[in-house]
Amino acid sequence: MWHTDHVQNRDGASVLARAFQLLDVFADNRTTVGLAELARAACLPKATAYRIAGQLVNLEILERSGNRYRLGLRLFEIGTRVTSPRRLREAALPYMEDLYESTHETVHLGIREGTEVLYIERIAARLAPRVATAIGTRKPLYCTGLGKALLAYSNREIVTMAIEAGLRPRTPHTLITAPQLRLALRQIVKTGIAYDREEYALGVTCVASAIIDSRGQPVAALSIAGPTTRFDPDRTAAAVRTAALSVSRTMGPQLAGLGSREPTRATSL
Amino acid sequence: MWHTDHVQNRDGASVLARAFQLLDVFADNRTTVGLAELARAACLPKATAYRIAGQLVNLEILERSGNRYRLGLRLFEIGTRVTSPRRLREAALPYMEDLYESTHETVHLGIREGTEVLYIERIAARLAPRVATAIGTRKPLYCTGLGKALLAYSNREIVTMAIEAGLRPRTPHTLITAPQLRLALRQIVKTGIAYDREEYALGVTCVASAIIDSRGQPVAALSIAGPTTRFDPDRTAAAVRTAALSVSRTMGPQLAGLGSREPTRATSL
DNA sequence: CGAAAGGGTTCGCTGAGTGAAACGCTGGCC
DNA sequence: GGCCAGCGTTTCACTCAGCGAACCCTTTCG
Repeated sequence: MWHTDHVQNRDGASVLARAFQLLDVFADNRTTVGLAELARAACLPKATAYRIAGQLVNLEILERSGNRYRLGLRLFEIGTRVTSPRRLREAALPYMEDLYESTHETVHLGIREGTEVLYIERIAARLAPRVATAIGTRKPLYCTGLGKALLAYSNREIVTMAIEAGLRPRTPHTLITAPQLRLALRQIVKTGIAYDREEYALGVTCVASAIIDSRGQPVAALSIAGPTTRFDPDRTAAAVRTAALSVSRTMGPQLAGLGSREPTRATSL
Repeated sequence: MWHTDHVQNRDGASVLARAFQLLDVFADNRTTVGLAELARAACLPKATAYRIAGQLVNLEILERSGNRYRLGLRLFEIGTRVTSPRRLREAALPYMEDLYESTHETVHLGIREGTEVLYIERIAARLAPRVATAIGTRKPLYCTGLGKALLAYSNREIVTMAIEAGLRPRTPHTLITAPQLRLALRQIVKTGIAYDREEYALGVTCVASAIIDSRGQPVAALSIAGPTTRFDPDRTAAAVRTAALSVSRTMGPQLAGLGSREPTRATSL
């Protein structure tokens, strides 16, 4: 008989984990993926990827046309059910529309997740598509308007985490030292307004303001972004601040603690 | 020894299927669920539900605060990646905003899935919240404006399916016989406009128009809905039709076949 | 033609997953 | 107080769902 170090499931990953590895392959803008690529990107044997993908298709989580897979509508349905973004969206949208109406620049709504902003909603200016960030994507906290607005009201540990995650210079204007960032955050708390003057990307400027719950915790943030050439953040700062305050008041007590606290980890398993 | 018909996994459901059974528990407006309820609703043994839910929490698919579970942000992220709704949304939103601006009534965007409409996007009128349908939910094709607009351009088999799914009377105005419905659909094709005059719910009226791809397939539909008391569908019919046509043209060839064809079922497994 | 890469299938092995049962805790009820 | 019902959690012996190396068939490309 052969010498068998034939181990099943060499990494300790469960079926479930693998399934979501597959779904994550679609993260980077890939809309349809073939089996081989799927397996490669998810680091799974072809046979395994095939089997799991097949199951996901049966569950209508993936769809399949020809030999290509794409994310299924059922995922969209489940995704829309996630409570916190939905509620926020509902409460903030009217104000976002007002902001858009009065500026015709791109309006964003985001929440903190770990050391990143997760973009929940946006109204994109038709004239500056480059400025807009896709919903459901993330960006670092330290170099975005939304991020800094959220960070300014977060407690010490979170700020430390964000700094430790690394302050990579994205442009010559990015704040890349902890003191710089901390100073900026203090300023934001004073005025209620966060600026991003080409710190994330050259040519893009942004004003943001945090949405705060009744206990002073930052639940989300609103921002307006536009091309530096034509967009004057100081002019709209007050409007953004007002909108954020309005949302805070609208949602009122219903959202106490709805913010992005770190999820309670389950027992090790 | 005991007589053992001790069968493992008594229904033939895989871990994956079970996991999504759990996620489906959150379908009916429940935002947070305890373990016992979760197990009961998903028809799983408590221990199994516990184990799987625990894994999902580790994967950040579920979140847990105290002893209650809720859908995790990662699901939201994945859900936003689903291509077809996203592209549609992107293309249709500007026109939806125009419609809202000129009517101040609720605007909906939906696609067909099976014999139902899946609501993809909406702009809700602030004055008539009752009229608005939540994004990510479904309604039957036969008794909604969006549904009939989609059905009118669908092929024979789909219409038959929709009829066979049952024409339940939801109000006294619901079309409940196949000939009635077929007649209405022919009318819709002629005019490009679908009406729902309190067929789904008393007091709610709606005009809709289909978004058609270059091959004549219905990809989605737009509608405006309002309270019968103040909303005159005839006045806005032309605007809805125009908006739908504009979206069709905007998306142009990029969406050929992006519509909600039935997903290809995988081999039986 | 052969080589490479794609999708799909086979099959014997085994540990990941199973669920009945027991456990400790809390809160309501008599 | 004592009791019970319901909750979340843990245990454990059993076993089949899941595994993946190897293989097959096409298509593509030089």
